[in-house]
Amino acid sequence: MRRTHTCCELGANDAGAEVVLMGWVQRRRDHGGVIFVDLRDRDGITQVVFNPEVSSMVHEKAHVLRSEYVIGIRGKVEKRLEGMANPNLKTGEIEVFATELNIFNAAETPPFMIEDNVDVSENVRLKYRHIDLRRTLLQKNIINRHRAAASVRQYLNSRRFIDIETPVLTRSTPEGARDYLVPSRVNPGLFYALPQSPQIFKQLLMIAGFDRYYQIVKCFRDEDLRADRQPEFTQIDMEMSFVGEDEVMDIAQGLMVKLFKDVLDIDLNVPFPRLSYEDAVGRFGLDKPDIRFGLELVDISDIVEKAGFKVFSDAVNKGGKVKALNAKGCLNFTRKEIDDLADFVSVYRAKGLAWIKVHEESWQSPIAKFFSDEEKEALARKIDMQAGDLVFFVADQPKVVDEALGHLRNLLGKKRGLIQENTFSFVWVTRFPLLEYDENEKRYQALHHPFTAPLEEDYDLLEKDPLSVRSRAYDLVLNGSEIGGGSIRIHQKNLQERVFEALGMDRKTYEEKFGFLLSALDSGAPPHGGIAFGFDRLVMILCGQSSIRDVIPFPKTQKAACLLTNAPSEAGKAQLEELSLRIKKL
RNA sequence: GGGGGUGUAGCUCAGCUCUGGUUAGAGCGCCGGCCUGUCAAGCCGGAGGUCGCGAGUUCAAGUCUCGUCACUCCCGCCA
Repeated sequence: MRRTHTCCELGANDAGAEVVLMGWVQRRRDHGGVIFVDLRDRDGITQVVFNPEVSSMVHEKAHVLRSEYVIGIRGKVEKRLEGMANPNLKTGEIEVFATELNIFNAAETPPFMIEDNVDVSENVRLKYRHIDLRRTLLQKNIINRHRAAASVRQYLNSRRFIDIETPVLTRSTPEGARDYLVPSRVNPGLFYALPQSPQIFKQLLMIAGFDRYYQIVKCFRDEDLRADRQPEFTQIDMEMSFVGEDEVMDIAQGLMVKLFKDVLDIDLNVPFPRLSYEDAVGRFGLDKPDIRFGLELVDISDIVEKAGFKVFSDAVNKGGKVKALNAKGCLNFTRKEIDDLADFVSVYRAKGLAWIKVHEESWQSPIAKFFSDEEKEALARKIDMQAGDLVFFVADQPKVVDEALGHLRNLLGKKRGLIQENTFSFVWVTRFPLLEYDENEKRYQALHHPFTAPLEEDYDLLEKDPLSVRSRAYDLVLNGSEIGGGSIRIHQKNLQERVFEALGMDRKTYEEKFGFLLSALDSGAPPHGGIAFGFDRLVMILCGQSSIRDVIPFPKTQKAACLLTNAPSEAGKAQLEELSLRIKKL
């Protein structure tokens, strides 16, 4: 028996043909006399008919068929009679009358039905992932993932990029996320780290003269999981020599255009708009703004600085600020709804959410009484307050204000239906701060990574005022989700040393950790830069999914476990012995 | 590390709070029977439960209390 067609190919034109189909029994409808089987494979479903008048032997045999049995059938394609076609099936015009049945394998009753609209709890799905993956939706997602990867490779290949592999067993670097460590058997007590990204290697490849590199590559970060974060994830990683921001962004935009055309047949408009980090945070509160809708934040610090409302004026005087968000037309929000929103912003450490309801003649608000008529007028003008509006305020340290209102903005956008579905709204965010201050560790940290080049005009600030140094980093944001980020790198040793020092590393430390990179920079390093995309997130968006797990064949749970294989698991005594490891009993 | 949600039949859930009380229900699936035009087939019958786990309170716990585990969403974290 040799397969002649897949389960979605046959149509009315094939009537009369003898075919062989193979696949899984999606469903069986046994009428005693005639038995219908929906035969499923990767591509679709075809109805197979077992009719005793065609072959009583085969019909008899078909009685044992159950869901998920794997079978092959030989049979004759027949056009269905008038009124019996199934418009829901691609192959609904025809059916195949079986003359031969081969049962390759029986199957246990599946733990859940192989259907898209059945929602099954995550742990059951993950435990039986091989069955979950049979559902059309996941099959589509995984196939789209493949198409996306193919599209990326095609695009980059055509633009002189070279696919080069980099090591998975590498060395731990001090900055960044927690590393996954791998013990070295032949070097007792020493460890490799799995790469958080191929960052340094791709820079070394530029120094080696490969000019343009890319890789679709697994990266590993041992941090807590989210709906859009897995401990191992895939990046589209690329790097180019002799370029500045514009060249990298052009290539990245071209890649998105190609990707969306190939996978979704959507034409994107380029170039994508650009926002400086300062504007993004100023207007939208977040460095990954969702620009599909307005509802921008307004800084009113200058108006309320001297107002009688202590919460506002104190915040400004202590180095914080006050910002407003005008929820146009939300006057009808109930007290309960507003309280819920206050709870919502408290998650982002906002201590309160002040509000004003703008009626025709007056304001309804717990805080209105604290403002003079002049201040009220100034507020109304700056925030564009009109009857029917509901204005929210947060006063706090700048970071808290922006994050709280930024997330509130996204929530209101969703809640008010301001977000048009099926639109893809890209925006570049540029000129990130080079460094930020880590309150916990009491030191400066690279916002992007320590190899990111500062803006040339800000070099002098590296020593004078490190926090105000801006970088040549850029993120690509899609619908409020960061899908990629990169930068122009430092290609000169002495600038790299200055940045290490700004980060609080002494010469000894950076010589030890990054000596090889510094020496490489001194060996003839071209100017270079690149970008990396979160491939899983991109595919998630391309597939219209809300969890990254639905586009990853074998994802891990929030505790980073694989429920299918039960990884991670204990290591045997002998294994530990070989690795010179002893497990500390807790 | 912290906060929220969920956990009852193979699956999805009701029952659980205010108010603990007979034999824990439903739909789908499964098994058996009938059935030659269904495509979520139909009709009849049946099986199926450690109420996540462990303590406690009580005459009595799916239900109340405490702990614990798992899944999930979020905060922290994620160069």
